[in-house]
Amino acid sequence: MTTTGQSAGAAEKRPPRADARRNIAAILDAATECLARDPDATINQVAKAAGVGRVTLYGHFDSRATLVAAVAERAMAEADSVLKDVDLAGDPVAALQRLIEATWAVTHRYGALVVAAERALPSEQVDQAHADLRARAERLLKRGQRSGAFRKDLPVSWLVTVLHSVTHAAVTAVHAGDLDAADGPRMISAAMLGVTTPAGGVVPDPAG
Amino acid sequence: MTTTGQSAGAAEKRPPRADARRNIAAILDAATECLARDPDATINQVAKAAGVGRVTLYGHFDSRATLVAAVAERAMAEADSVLKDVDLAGDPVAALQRLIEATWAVTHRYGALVVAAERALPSEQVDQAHADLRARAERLLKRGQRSGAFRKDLPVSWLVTVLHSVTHAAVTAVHAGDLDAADGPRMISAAMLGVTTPAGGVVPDPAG
DNA sequence: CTCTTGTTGAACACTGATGTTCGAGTTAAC
DNA sequence: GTTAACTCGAACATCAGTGTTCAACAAGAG
Repeated sequence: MTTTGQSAGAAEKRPPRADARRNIAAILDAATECLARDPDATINQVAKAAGVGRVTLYGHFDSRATLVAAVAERAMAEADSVLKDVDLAGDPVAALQRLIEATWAVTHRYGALVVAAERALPSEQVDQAHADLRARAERLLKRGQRSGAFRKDLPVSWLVTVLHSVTHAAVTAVHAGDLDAADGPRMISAAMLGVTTPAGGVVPDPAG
Repeated sequence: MTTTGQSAGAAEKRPPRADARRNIAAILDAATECLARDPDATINQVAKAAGVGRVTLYGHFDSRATLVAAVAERAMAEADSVLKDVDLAGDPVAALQRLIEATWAVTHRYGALVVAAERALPSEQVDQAHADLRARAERLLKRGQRSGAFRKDLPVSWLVTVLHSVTHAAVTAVHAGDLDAADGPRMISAAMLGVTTPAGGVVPDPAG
């Protein structure tokens, strides 16, 4: 606590050193990748993947939960920034396809990170984030139901669940080598356009 | 090793005592339920749920893996016995609905048990069982594609994946209280009939 | 160059789960 | 009723992951 010529008073924080910032970024990146692949990834694995010692990691993040929270927050921020630009107006079918396309990239990158968050974080935060993501799809699907574009005999919550579930299945399939990543959006779209078509209605062509 | 009047020679096995058999059954039942709910369930939790001490459990099952294997084997046997009776002939749409109905009961009971098996057992066994289950649906879907009842522009493997994924989602939703168990088959059928309908075709009514 | 901030591996304590051992007490079988 | 099979709790060893401490060392900021 030697006052080095700075104005005395409360805790004066100098900006972190350059290598520190570099390491923090590397840790966040590594943690994102590790946790997206395996939600049970070890702190050791993350540190090794980031190219730093375990102690260094703990120097920047108090605990596993802190790290997961930071990663999750960053992921949510990017997801929001990607999804907020999606145009959900106009023809509901086309809008759904746009939403799927945008969601695909995000889900494909962050994979099982949600699971890690669910285990390490208090449910309040996770629930909130989860609800936000669902709300977007819910609004669109509800609008489509009102306009008659989507089937009304299934609850919106179930349609959202199916969308979420099918997307996740596609990511898993890609990861298992059973599906080409480029085909993801088309597969999901084709499935979801079928699911949302009213009984007695004609299924639209996803190739459109 | 006092030979009690039995023919000497190799290991003579008397049948297990009545209470032992009772406990083994209780352990298998408890393990099934616990693992179906949480694939990470502890041996302690299983023992407690079965109403026996941990030591007793280890007396009957050498290790966690052994227990999981036994539970999985029993589950597979029941699943097979239920599914082998399903009539997959006739109209593919009706057959798919029958298959979904039958699958529902099994999946609903065994839930996340697959995950536990995947973690504890050598992948060969799990893959084999998994393949058997998928093959049934695959045959039906392929036949439907040939007859024109199901869409041909999506690979059968993807249709099976979606069926599996949607079924699992429904089980999860029921468990979370978001869906009534009795509605499961209708929700899955409605979704899958939409998914399998060829583009340009008319979606059949699941209520039918 | 100098001083402060960061990094590092090794060693440690702690936790929770698995699996084992022991001895005393029960219970089914015959 | 005698005996062998079974149960049970407590205690123990083991293992893997988390989080901390320490002391030597490296590197950025001024």
